[in-house]
Amino acid sequence: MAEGKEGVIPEPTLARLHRYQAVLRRLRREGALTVSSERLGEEAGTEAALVRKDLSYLRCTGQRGIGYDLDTLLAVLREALGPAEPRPLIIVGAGPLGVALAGYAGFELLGYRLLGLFDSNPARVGHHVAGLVVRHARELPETVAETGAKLAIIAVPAARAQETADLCVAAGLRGLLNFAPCPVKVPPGVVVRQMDLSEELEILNYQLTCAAHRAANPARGG
Amino acid sequence: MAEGKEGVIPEPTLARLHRYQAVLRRLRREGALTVSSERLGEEAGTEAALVRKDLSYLRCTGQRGIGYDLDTLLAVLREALGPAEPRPLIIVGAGPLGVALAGYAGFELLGYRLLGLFDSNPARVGHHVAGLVVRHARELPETVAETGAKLAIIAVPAARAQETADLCVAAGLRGLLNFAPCPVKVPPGVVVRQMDLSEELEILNYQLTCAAHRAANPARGG
DNA sequence: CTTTGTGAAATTTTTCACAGCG
DNA sequence: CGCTGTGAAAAATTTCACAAAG
Repeated sequence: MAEGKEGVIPEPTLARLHRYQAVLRRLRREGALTVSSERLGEEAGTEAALVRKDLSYLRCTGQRGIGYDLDTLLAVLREALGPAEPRPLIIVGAGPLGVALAGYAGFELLGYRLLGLFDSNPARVGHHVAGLVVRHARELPETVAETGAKLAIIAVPAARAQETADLCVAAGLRGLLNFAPCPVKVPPGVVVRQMDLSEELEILNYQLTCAAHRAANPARGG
Repeated sequence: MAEGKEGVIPEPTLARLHRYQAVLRRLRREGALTVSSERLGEEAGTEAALVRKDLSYLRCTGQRGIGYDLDTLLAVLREALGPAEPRPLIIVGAGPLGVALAGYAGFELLGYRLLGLFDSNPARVGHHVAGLVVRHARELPETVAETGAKLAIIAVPAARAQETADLCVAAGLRGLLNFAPCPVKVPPGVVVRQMDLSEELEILNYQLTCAAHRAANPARGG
């Protein structure tokens, strides 16, 4: 019944597309040339019909009776999920978490280029991390302007999260991945995604509690 | 129309409840004694009606004309989102990310107690991290049995993710927070949540692209 | 015979709107 | 009045089911 926007991909679909991408890469390494929606669904933990529905948003080019050409599908996904050229990425916060993330082995493979590691603590400025030198946070606007970076990872303590977000926005960054355990507010046009350990742990815990509960009690009406 | 299970909280609601909790803590520090659903919604980035709907799952006790008592609400949330006693938590992988996560300042506050840091690399075993000694992964089952731990964070490279997950499951762990950049498969009854940097970055990027696209093109019918 | 692609149904989640309490 | 609490409507998402294609 959604007759409005035809070029829009629902967010849950989007999240799955990334999982498909990961699965497809692995399958390709394993020598596969094609995949069926059923196989892809099984590997990605979802159902065949949903896979097809998801892929239908991409005007994808499967072959009936055979499945999807793996490389074609990967190409389509790559195009849909973002341009192929490395996207500049910045990390703000050179504490343990920031440093660990800077060493994350996946960025290059995923099409990101980690451009800088910033911190407002002078004691940390100048340290060498993952082939980069930690720079002072005040240099952030300059770097953003020079490189056209749009994405940053916030890896600072909760107490500094909001000011860091403000700094990023002022510097011209437009997408923030916030690892601080508290939400931050940003003006319209800026997007934040919360990587909240606590939230994930709680959901995990809840799901476990639910499962255990369901195993113990047969039902529970209000 | 969902007349089936009455004691079940939808997952999106659950995720928001955690945000509410964070907001409420901040508001309390700021001296507030009560909140209205509208205020809470504004702070948490959602709408008043949805806040009330969410809270209605908890049989919460707001006062009409006034709002919700902040401390009462926090108590209700704490009870709903998990028992008050510290839940044991284990980290598998003592590389940079595992170490950083071990130093994460929020676990205690959130009701978790980090019990152990494990690694299968002998070179890392014995190192002191965040007040803990890194132990060999083979000791994992023992620790799980002794402490009744159910939750673990997987912080290993992608290539080791699946075997690590298998190890955790075999050891008796039931909820896994996977930081490795690839999904893992687990048997039924075990819950995994993917903390996928790449996925989040891609979604962020997509949202930005969308926003930019929408600003440029007015519409795009099929 | 297998598998895609897709309307339509079913389900889930959000928004609306308002009765009812303080 | 202001604000909660909650059915009912609306919207979004997933599942179903099947025609069409190789």
